[in-house]
Amino acid sequence: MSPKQPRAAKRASFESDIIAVASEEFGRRGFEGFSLRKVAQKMGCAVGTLYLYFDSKEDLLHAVVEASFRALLESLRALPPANSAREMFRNAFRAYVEFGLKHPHHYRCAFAQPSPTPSAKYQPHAAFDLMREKVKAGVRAGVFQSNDAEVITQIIWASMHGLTSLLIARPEFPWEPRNVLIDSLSDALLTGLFRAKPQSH
Amino acid sequence: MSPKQPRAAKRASFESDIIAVASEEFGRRGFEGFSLRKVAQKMGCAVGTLYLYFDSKEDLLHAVVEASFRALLESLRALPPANSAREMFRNAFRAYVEFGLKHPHHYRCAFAQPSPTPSAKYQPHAAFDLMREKVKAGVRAGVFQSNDAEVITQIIWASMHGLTSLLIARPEFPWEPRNVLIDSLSDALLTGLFRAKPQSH
Amino acid sequence: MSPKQPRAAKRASFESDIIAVASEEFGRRGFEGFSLRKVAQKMGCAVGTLYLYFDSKEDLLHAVVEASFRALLESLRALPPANSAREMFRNAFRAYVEFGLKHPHHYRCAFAQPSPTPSAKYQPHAAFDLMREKVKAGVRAGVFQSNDAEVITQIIWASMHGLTSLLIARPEFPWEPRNVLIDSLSDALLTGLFRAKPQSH
Amino acid sequence: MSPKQPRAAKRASFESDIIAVASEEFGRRGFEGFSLRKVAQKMGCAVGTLYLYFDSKEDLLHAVVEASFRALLESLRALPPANSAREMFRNAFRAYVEFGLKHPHHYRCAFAQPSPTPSAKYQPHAAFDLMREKVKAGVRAGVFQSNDAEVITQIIWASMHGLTSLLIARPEFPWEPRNVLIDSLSDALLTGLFRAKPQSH
DNA sequence: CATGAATGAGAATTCATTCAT
DNA sequence: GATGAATGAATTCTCATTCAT
Repeated sequence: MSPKQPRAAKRASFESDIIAVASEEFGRRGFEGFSLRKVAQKMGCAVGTLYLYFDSKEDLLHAVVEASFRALLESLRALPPANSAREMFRNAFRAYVEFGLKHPHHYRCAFAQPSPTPSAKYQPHAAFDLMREKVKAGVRAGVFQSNDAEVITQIIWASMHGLTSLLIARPEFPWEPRNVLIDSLSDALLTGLFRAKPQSH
Repeated sequence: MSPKQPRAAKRASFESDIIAVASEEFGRRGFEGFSLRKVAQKMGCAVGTLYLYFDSKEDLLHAVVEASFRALLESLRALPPANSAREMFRNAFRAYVEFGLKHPHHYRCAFAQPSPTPSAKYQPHAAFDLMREKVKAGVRAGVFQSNDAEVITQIIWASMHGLTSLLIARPEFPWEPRNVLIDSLSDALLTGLFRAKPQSH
Repeated sequence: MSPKQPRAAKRASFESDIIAVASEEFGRRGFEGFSLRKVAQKMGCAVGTLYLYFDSKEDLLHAVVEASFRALLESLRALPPANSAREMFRNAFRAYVEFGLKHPHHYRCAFAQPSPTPSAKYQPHAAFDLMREKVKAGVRAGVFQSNDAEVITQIIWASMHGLTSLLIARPEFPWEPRNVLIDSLSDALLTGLFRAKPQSH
Repeated sequence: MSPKQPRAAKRASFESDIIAVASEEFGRRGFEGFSLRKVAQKMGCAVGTLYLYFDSKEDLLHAVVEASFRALLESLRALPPANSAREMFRNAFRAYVEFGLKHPHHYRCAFAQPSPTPSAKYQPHAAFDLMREKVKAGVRAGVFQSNDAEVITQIIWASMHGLTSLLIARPEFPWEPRNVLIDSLSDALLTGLFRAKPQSH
């Protein structure tokens, strides 16, 4: 008589199902085409049921964005150790872009601006923090020309995001090969940020 | 007795009024809050009247965004002459980002995912082309380490776009001062791309 | 405390209420005057509510016309038994025409030119099939000069339809009394179709 | 300086152009899809211009119907002389149906009911009168069993109309060959209406 | 005579949200 | 916990008609 899944787990599972479906819908159709009705339909449940899990449409979109960011964070955490700081950043850069290209819906969701009234909820906390820690370590190790870890982190992030989102948003554009773009951009940026190698002389 | 404004001029003036009002509406409310009703109301005319000037909502939006990007192109063209290639690129970089921050919704719209009706795809082609010409000139002048103008253009574009769209998408994030970010990113990137200054000594 | 009407019954009842109201509206105003708004208003419900029962205006109209033709079929089926084949056909003929005159808009709609969306094509198939069965029985009984049941059915149908639709389309024309027309036409046609009575003498 | 066409002729020509276009539109799109805007567009003139020729949409539709009927009348007038009354009616019957099939748009227009408020304007005066004259001649010649020319005319008309409009309205129906239907129906009907041939004995 | 601008009403449809059951 | 019925507002868009030019 006792349920296989305890009640809380069942609830959580259903909730994450909703988020997954909504994520797909939102990433695919964009802001305009997203509607609770369609989510409910894909979930095979009544529209009202969604309100048992989320207070409003906006609330659900919050959750979608957060979930997408968590996924991004995990993919950054999984990076293998590297031999040098430079290599490590190059790997992270590549991992970031490739995550976005592999999960364009999630990526789009993560950086969509769900509410016209900007709320402070969606800070890319953990993922950004992870990058900052890496940068700070680099600063401590003296590999960067600048000491301002925050600035360095933000501009690296901006570059990664720029390439990723452009490739996603304009799939039909005659891009140069992705690998070339990723490497060229990360190389140029890191070269510009890193202290020049001591010229052997 | 003859009309002050000839008919065509009056029409053109009204049309650009609509675009201006729509632009403001779209800039204020963004994609989802934008409706022909509100535009008509602000114009003080009937909704149907808008259809005398634009075939559809999408059509009007297209005109709005196009007008914005004409403005970007002009602001890129109007850049004051620079003393060096490096300075020129830095100025362009800054102008680009600042344009995006001044018209966040338009910028976002231009890079939004293509709508189901593919007609409404806004391509900042002209601006990209302008950048490429500048890069090509730089390549000819031998300022870049690489000769591949296309790759260089694309990664510069990606960086500009990345910083712009991040700042737009996450206005509440504790960003470092914009000027710092713009300068740091463009400097680092250009340093990485440019041929190292011949150490004369 | 339990509801008088179970949910399904209530739903079905409401649905058939809608059809009834829509039917009246359509019957009164015809094709062009028919609008969901008016139906909702007469129903005392919101327009959107209609969409809980029918997918679209067309869908509702389809149901309306279908219901009418079910009624035609039933009235053809409910014809009292006749003493002779000839009388039976005359009764059917009359029932058909009178049905059309009682529901002129529905009848017209059923034979209106197919709408751009081909889904909404109303075919009085069943009634036609019923007629064909009767003709076939007549052929087997040897009452017709010809053996071609299909041809006979089609020309009987054409005659019934012709009188019906003309009377509907030109209500202001100085027609002879309906009964006279119905009887005269069916008599002449059946006389022409039936095998001449063996002159016994 | 003097116009090739006198003013009145030019006006009449333009008017009949409008009617032709409207006829085509109305016959093709049916009642729902017909709009003055589309007519004006096909005419290459402004919508307002139509109002210089017709007081209203309804007015134009009146003219369309009348014109269609005139065309029908002319085709009936052009019938070659026949050897017998029976043959003459058979020819007329066939001519009528074939006119409808050759000009389905016109035919549909002629029998469409343009206004929900039935007006007495659309009586198929001339064409119907022509048929009645033929019937009257037949009555005088004693070929019909009945003397009531009006009734005879009306039921012949109904039959012709029925076959014609059914074939037009249901082109996809598996009809027997048209010729067979036309001949069978007219034969049966005329047989029923005509006085039996004096049996030679 | 003809235009094109303008209107206001009305159309179908979708949506987020609420609530009794 | 879940449903499905219901709402009311909002959306885009079309149309017949009028009128100054």
